[in-house]
Amino acid sequence: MPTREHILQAADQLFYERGFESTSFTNIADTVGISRGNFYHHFKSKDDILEAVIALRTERTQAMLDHWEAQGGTPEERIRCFIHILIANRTKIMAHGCPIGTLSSELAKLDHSLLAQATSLFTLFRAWLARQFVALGRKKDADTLAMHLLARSQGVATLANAFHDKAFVQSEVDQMNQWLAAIAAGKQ
Amino acid sequence: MPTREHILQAADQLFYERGFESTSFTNIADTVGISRGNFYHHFKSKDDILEAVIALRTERTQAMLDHWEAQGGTPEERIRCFIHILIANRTKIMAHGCPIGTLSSELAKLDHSLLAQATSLFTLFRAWLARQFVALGRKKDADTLAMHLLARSQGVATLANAFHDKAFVQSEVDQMNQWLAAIAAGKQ
DNA sequence: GTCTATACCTGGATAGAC
DNA sequence: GTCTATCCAGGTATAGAC
Repeated sequence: MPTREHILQAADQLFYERGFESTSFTNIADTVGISRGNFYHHFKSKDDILEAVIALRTERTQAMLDHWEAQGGTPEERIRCFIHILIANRTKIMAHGCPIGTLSSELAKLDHSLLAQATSLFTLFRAWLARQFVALGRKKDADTLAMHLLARSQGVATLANAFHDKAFVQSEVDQMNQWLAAIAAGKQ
Repeated sequence: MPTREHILQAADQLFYERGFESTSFTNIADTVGISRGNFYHHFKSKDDILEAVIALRTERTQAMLDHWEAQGGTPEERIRCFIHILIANRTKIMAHGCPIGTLSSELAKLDHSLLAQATSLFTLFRAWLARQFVALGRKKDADTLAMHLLARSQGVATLANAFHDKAFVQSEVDQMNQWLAAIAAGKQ
């Protein structure tokens, strides 16, 4: 793997696991197996790495959403894909929270200039979910429903991280799926 | 105000607004109006300050819960007090998130020894809410309902912080109150 | 109890040899 | 493209005068 990609991948993981601020160049250098001085051939600054990491996550997220869309299936099934992330990633979520939520929170506290770009990762999901709810016939409140579902998954991620409770995650996912089914059936 | 209390109050606020790690002794010293060297007469270390801040928050939270309990009223009204925090503190929440949720997330990433004590702040709410749901006749799933409500409020706090959307907070609070009313009426 | 001065370390970042 | 050596700012923490 090219060094630049290798740095990016290590930074992506470390920023998630330890947070942006508390991840040092030394940490990344040790992971990648290069010297600290070599960074600046590939990136201007630590913020420059963060920007590239956010871009990488944006790309991957968009690809995932496109994939869910391309698979065919009903809007309900697509939204279920979103809900299912909590199950698929639950081990990581219990250990480190949601990568988007925790990064946004951290950058908000740091008053960091890249906060808006981190938040736009949320917007990707928000807009995609809203489109699915429109397809379910909820044109008027599609965005409200999208935000509602986003909020519930964020809350589950935060408490899963705090309490490390697998059963709680499963229970909440079940409830979200029930809620979604009621929406799809026009009963809510 | 005694200097120790003054330091504590400033640290409490700064840890909330800027995060624990990125708050420096210089920040606190400037706020309080003392020199950096003077800290160590009152606290052993920065972690020692954090421990005292968590203890302070625990005390205040417990007092608030006791107050809600002492006011009389139905369990439903008490739980409504909890939900109402999102409205009462919405300006701060939109700016800095939930003080408990963001601290827990940060300490989890730092792998900090005081994480468990921060998480116990959640437990205070969790146990109190569960007791109210028991009083509502939901003995069997009281804790599940408590965690559900806690998760929803955490999710709202995270997204309110990301999107700075007052109307979203209000909409979610309304939905939580409706959900609660259905529970109280035995319809859920 | 509060101050100044300072030690010591680690952070990000730079210069220049190879 | 990668390294070593180094700089400088800022962090926590300590010593000791007042």
